[in-house]
Amino acid sequence: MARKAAGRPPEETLSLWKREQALLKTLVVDRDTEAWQRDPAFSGLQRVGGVDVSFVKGDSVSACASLVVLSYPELEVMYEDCRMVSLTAPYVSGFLAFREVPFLVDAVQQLREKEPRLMPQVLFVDGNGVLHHRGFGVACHLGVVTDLPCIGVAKKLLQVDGLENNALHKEKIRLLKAGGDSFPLMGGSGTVLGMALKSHDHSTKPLYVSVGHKMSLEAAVRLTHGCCKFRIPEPVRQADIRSRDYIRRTLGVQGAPALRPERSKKAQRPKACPQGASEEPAVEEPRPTPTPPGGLPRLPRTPPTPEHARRPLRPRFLAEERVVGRGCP
DNA sequence: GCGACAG
DNA sequence: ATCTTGTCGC
Repeated sequence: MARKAAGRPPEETLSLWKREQALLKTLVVDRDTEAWQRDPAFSGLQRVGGVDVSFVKGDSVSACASLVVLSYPELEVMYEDCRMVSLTAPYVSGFLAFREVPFLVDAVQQLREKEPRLMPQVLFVDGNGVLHHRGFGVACHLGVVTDLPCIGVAKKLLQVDGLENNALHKEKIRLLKAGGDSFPLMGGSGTVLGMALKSHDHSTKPLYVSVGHKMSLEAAVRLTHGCCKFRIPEPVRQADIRSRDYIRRTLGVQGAPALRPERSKKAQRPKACPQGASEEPAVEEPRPTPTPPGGLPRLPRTPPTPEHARRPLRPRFLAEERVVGRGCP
């Protein structure tokens, strides 16, 4: 059953959390520590990981924590771990790690024990690294605790240390031309806290990349771009997709009508471009798996990380993360 | 009261 | 974070 959201923690708790962040922050390494990070083609990099936590709709406690490992540079999923968890801490901006990190560490630890050869060489984290109120976001936290290189990838600018999503910022975004273009995010102290990155040619909204651990910002940005089929880097995107699918197959579609009326599917032809030369993401599209006629299979409640989470689902919108800008001149 | 607010 | 999926513009 859906549990209620925990309120904001007392100031005393937040003080303890701040102290822990300050302590762990001294352990962050914000430069390249691995040979592949300095290689122009990332030679030697074979496995990239992504983590995510997805939530059950009307429930601020139940969630699915996922860890995926993809091959590099192919970006094919080699490993997937999804499990239902009960979150204890509420979401408080600046303290995301205290809500999510314990379960992600568990997942890494599981991998370490069961399939150590699949351990990713770098982890993409949904959220910020040093671009943070106190310079220690969730990507730093997970990095220090697991000792893995980590990259923080946020979808929105955390307006901190003088950074603002204002007209100037938006203009800089507008000036980004091609995928891979970026500009620095300079904090009030004169430090570069991260980079706004146009993750592919047709992306309107940038990614906000910052150092998590054991990696330079330059390498982090370059690798992030190298892992983007769509706006969101594939490791995080796959972790997100798979954890959400896991929830849907475990709990069913929340709030959907018992019987969804059949909608007409004819005349749903994707609009072809008059000139035929339609634009595709820099990398070829992943193929959607066909929908099984029966709909979504159900799983028993909270099975411990089984292989079940690989069944085909209803096709997703391939355009979901793509900017629907000018496809046809 | 007002604005901010990663996920 | 979560809901939902047609539709508008190039």
